[in-house]
Amino acid sequence: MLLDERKKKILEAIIEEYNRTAEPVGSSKIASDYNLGLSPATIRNEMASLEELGYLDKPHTSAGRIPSSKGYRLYVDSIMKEKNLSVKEKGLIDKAIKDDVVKFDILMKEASNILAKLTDYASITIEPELDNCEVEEIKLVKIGHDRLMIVILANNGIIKESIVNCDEEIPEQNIEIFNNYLNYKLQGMNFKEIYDNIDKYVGEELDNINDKIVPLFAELNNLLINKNAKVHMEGATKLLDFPELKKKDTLKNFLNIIETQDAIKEIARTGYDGNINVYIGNECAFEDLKDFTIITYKQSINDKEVGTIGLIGPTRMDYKTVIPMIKYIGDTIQEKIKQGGEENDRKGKEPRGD
Amino acid sequence: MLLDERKKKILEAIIEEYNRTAEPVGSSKIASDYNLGLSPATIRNEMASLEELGYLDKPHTSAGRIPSSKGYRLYVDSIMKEKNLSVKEKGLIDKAIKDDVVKFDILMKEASNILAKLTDYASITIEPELDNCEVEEIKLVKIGHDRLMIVILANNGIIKESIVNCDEEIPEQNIEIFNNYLNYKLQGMNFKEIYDNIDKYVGEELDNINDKIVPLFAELNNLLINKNAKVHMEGATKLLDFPELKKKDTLKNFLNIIETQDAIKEIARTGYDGNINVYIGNECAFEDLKDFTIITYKQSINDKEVGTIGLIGPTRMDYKTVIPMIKYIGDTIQEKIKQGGEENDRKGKEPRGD
DNA sequence: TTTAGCACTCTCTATTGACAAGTGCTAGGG
DNA sequence: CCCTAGCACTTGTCAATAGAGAGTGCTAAA
Repeated sequence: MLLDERKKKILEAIIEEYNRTAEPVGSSKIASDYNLGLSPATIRNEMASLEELGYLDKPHTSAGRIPSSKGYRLYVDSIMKEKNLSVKEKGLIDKAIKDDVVKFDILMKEASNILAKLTDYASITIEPELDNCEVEEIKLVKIGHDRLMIVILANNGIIKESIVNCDEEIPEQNIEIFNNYLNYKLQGMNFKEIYDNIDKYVGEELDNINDKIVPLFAELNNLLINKNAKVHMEGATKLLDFPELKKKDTLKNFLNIIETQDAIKEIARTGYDGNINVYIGNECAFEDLKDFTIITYKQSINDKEVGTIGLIGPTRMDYKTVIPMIKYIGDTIQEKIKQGGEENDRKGKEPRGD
Repeated sequence: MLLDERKKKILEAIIEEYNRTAEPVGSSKIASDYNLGLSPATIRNEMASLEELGYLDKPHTSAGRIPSSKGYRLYVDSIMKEKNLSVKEKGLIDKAIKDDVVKFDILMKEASNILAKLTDYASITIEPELDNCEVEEIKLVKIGHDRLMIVILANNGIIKESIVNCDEEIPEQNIEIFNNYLNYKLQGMNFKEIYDNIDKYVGEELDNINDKIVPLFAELNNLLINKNAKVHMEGATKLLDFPELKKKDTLKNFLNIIETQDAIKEIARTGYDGNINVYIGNECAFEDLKDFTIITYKQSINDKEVGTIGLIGPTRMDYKTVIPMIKYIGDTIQEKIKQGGEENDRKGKEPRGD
């Protein structure tokens, strides 16, 4: 059901008041402070109606109303007007995110850092899923006498690497053979495709060369699904200042979110490319997240996801300010990447090493 | 000043009672439950004395006493008797820590995991300082067309690696030259020594080969001091169940400890090799740690530190149980490493690759 | 349709008094 | 001389109570 203009105005006023005070909002406060030209009684009626429609919650009979997840959703989608970033903020962001295109993880850390600094919330960065990537290059490097490092370069520029124990010395020439073989078989192939059919692609033929190489495949697989995708969080302590974190349950949920990271990874995964994604309170299935909002912005190069930046905070978030800020920071990152790409192109990109 | 036997007994009783209840302990409780053959009045006198000596604190006049850091220190050092681990506990630990010698970080994660499971506290693992290590091998690997991966193998088996952007294509033969040059110059050398004199060792001569290689040195340096030494924590949420974490300040301190990791790293650094190190409350200078105890146990291979395992919890910790447990887990790790080393030796260790 | 008015509900904040816990001190006993 | 019973004193906690304040929902009138 669509809300009429007046209901929207009232909802907006309630949300802004609640965001300011973190206290349930009463009708008279709205009537006196937000000049809608309505008496408290009228506003009361409208509030009762908004509550029935699910946009507001009421802690108990004689408290004011607080916005529900659904209320915030409507607010974010079609009521609020995004604030413009100030010149100062833009300046700070531009200064914080430097032109280091290849060390993409550093770019992400810088973004995370400035995001945490400019907001009252905790910033997050999440490494990407690699499902849609293709293998650009694989390198096997002998480390010491019995270890191998596998390095995979994906076509989005992400590099994953890991070390395996081979139990016994592997001759350099064998490594060379494996290396060539793996590249021959896997170059240009989709990560997920390889992962799902690892045996088909590399299992059989190599066995007879050296069966000590088996652990290599296991590790290769771990790399392919990016099993250890990292989540980085900054500014978590700031969230403790919010009164909603006073309740022990909420707090425990929060620590749980930090510690397991599962929820954050899952949310980052489901976000749409090139869009700001906002997950408000109980909109997502994770019980731990019911009092929090997560905002994510996937970063891509040539349609390939390279990572996600975001924010986590209480549902009572300053969406108006924060959403354009994430957008600006994300776009700045993309900008830098693009610049870097062009520069490299100008220098004449070689198709591949070796 | 040395405490007489009776004072020690009373201190011990107070600590055990306080550890059980987290409430200030009164004289009559001690008199009735711990049969020391003394009346409450006598115990009161002794408690007053212990307080004056700094072993006990008093929240207010009519509360009981709680042990101070100094009290716990005495208790840990010379009063308590460590419990023997149960057969079941030993079994669980042995089962949890598997024989994967080379992937040392996995060994550490397993240790951390079982430590968190068997105690009520949060377990930590910390990557080592590399100051005392020597370079065993350096590898430069070309990734894509304009990136280089530096891999350093230290003589304790730790591998550090990082990726640098070289701005432009570097010919394979140049990489080969750098590689040989770096190994020639740095093999067998102390990490810290190199770090302190990086220019002397590698700066000058290479410049004329290719000045695009400069970022390489910066990154090499970062690797050498292990600037990004990782701290891993497990079971942090469990600490929220302790009543002492109810106070918001304590909680904020805790989150701060988790988030910055500085205190943990510093504490891990100062610990003695091959010993259990216990840092109780305000014994260490970090304000955030004043209500917590950190126990660490450095892990070494051939006198070279390879990482630290530990626990963090409230000062009111079950030291009697937890200290022998960390000891056992650490020793198990060392055992596995040693076994692995012998195995490798049996197979005939080659001095070095290439 | 809006709004003034009012009774009603619920929470929050003192305030009070009772009480329990524990201390420190004193004086008497082994 | 050390130990302890006894007691006055301090302090925190808990429960009950009352009152204020905030806000609602309903009704009736403009």
